[in-house]
Amino acid sequence: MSKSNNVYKDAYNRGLRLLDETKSLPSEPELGTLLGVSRTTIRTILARMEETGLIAWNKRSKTVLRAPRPDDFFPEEETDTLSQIIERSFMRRLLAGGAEAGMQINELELAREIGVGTTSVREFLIRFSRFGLIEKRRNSHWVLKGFTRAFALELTEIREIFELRSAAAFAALPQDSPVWADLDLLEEEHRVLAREIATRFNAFSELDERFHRLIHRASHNRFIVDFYDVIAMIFHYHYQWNKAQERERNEVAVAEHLAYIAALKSRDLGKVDAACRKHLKSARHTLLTSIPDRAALPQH
Amino acid sequence: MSKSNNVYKDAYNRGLRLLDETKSLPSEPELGTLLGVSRTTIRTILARMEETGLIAWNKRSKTVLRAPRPDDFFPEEETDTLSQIIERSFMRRLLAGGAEAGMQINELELAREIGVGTTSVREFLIRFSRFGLIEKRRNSHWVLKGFTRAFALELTEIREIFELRSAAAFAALPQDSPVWADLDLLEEEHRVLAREIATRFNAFSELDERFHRLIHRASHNRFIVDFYDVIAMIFHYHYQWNKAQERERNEVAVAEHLAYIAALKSRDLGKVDAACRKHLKSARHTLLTSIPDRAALPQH
DNA sequence: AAAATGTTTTTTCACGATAAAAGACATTAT
DNA sequence: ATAATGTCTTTTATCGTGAAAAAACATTTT
Repeated sequence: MSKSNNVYKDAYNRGLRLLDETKSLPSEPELGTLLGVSRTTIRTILARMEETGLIAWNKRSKTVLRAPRPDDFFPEEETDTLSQIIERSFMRRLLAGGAEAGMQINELELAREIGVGTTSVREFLIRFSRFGLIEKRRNSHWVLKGFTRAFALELTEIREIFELRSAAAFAALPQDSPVWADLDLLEEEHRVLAREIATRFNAFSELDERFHRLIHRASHNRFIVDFYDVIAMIFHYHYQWNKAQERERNEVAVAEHLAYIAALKSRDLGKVDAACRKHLKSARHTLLTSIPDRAALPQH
Repeated sequence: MSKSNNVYKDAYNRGLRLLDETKSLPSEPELGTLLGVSRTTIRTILARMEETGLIAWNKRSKTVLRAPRPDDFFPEEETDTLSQIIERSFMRRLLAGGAEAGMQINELELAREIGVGTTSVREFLIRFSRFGLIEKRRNSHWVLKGFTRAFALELTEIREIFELRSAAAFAALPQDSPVWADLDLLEEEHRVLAREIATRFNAFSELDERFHRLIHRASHNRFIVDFYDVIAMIFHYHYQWNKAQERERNEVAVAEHLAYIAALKSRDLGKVDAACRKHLKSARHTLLTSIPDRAALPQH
C-alpha cells in the first residue's frame, strides 16, 4: 500500500470549496500556496476536476463548469493523516478505561489492530512520548504511565508557571505591538460566543486554544510555546470525553477569559496575575474532576 | 543488514570485566539483571566465552578458565547504538559550523552520509525535535533553527525557573528522606574532585549532571525532570567542543556546587535561592560565551 | 517447589523498496 | 523578462521483511 494519498484528497476537498466562489481558478503556484500543497498535487487535483466535469482545463484557463455536489467530495475519513488515525485509535484505548498505569504497550499489536505498519506506530509513540504519558524501556516495550491525578497535577503545575509568566510578558508588550489587535479580535469572538453560548458552547474548545496560544507566544520562549502542545492535546481529548456540564463549564470559562482579557488590556500586572490565576485554577479543577478516582489510587 | 548486535557486544564487553572478579559466574537470570539484558543475550555471551576458552560452561557450572585479554573485547565502536551513532554524526555537522539557521535537513542525504537506513534517521530526528533545535515542515523537510544565542537564552530561562523550584522543594524535604544521603555522597565526590581538580577536571561534566538531576527529581514533576534531558544534551556537546579554560571553569563550578550543597543542607530557603541563582548565572554565562557570534546575528 | 536451564514464540529494530508528494529544471505563453 | 505550464528528479511516508533481542513456555536440576 506504501502511502495513502490523503494529502491530495484533503486538498481536493478544500479545493472544491473554491469553485463556489469564482468562475475560474488561479494559476497552479497560486493554488499551491492557497491549499498548502505542491504543484504536483495541484495538477493531480485539477486533472480530477476536469475528469469529473467540474472544470474545463486548458493550460492557463481553468473555467468552472458546475458547482460541486456532495458526492464530489472524498469521504472525510480518507483525508486523515496516518498519525491522526493512530493517535485517535491510541487515545480511544487509553481513555476507554482498562488502561491501567504500568501496562505495557505492544507496537506490533497496536499496528495490527489499527491496520498500519509498525514503523508508523513507532514514530507515533516517539512523538507521543513527549506528552509524558508513556515511557520507553531500553531495547524493550513502552510502558503506560497512565492518565492519573498525578499527571494532571504535574501538567497544570507547569502550565501555571508558564502562563503566569507569559501573561506578564504579554501585558508588558508595547502599545504598538500587533498582539493587541489580535487580542481585540479574540475579545470580540468571546463576546459573540457569550451571547450564543446556549447553542454554540462546543465552539469554545477551539477558541480557548487560540486564546492561550496567543498569550504563550508573548513569552518568546520556544519551550513555553511548545509546551502548550501538551496542554492542547490533553484538553482536546478531555473535551471530547468529558461532556458533563459542558455548557456550564464553558460559560464560566468564557466569562473568565473576558475578565482575563480586560486585565491584560489594563496592563496592570496585579490584575493580570489575579485573573490568570483564577482562570487556571478553575481549568485545573475541571480537569481533575474528570479523572476517574481509580486512577488516583497509588499504583502498586 | 537488518539489525546490529551491539546490545550483545556491549554486554559481552561488560561481562568480560566480571571474569576478573570471580572464579565462576552466577546463574543466567542473575547475569541478565547484572548486565541489563535478556537471558537470550546472556546465553549468546556465554556461548562465545566458552568458544574462546574463557570459561568452561556446562549447565549451571560456569567456571572461569582464564582472565580476559585486551583482544577478547569487541571494539568500542561496535558497541554503540544506532541512535548514538546518528546523534554524534548529526551534532558534529551541527557544531562544525556551516550549519546556518534556516538550513534544511535532508533525511535521505543524512542517512546516506552516515550509512544507515532512512527510518533510523527519521526516528532520530523526531526524538531530537524536542530539543527545540529543529522543526518539521508538514509533508516536507526539517528546518534547522540553529544553535543560536536566542536558543541558549530560552533554554537557560526555563532551566532557572525549574531549578529554583526544585531546589526549594529539595530543601523542604523531610530529614529522613533518602535524598540527604545521596547529597552527602555527592558532596564527598565534589570534595575529592576539588582536591584533584588539576588532573581530573574533565570528570566534572558527569558529576554535574548527577548533581542537578538529583535536585530536579525533588520537584516530583515529570516535565521538570524530563526537561533536564535537553540541558544535559546541550551541555554534553558543549563540554566536548568548548575546551577553553575548561579547568578554571570546572574549578569554579565545583566550588559553586559545594556552596549550593551547603545551602541545601542549611535548609534556609533564602540561602538556597541565592546559591542556586549564583551557580545558574555562571553556567549561563559559560554557555553564552561559547556560542559563535555569527549565530547571534539576526537571521534573514 | 523454587529456581535454573533448554526451547520456542513474539517483539523490537533496522533495512530496502515503492507510491505519494515535493521540488527542480526545461519549455512555453503573456 | 517574468510567470506560467510541462516534464523529470528527488525526497518523504509507509510497508513488508528478516535478524537481534526479549519474553514466554517447557523441562530439568537442586
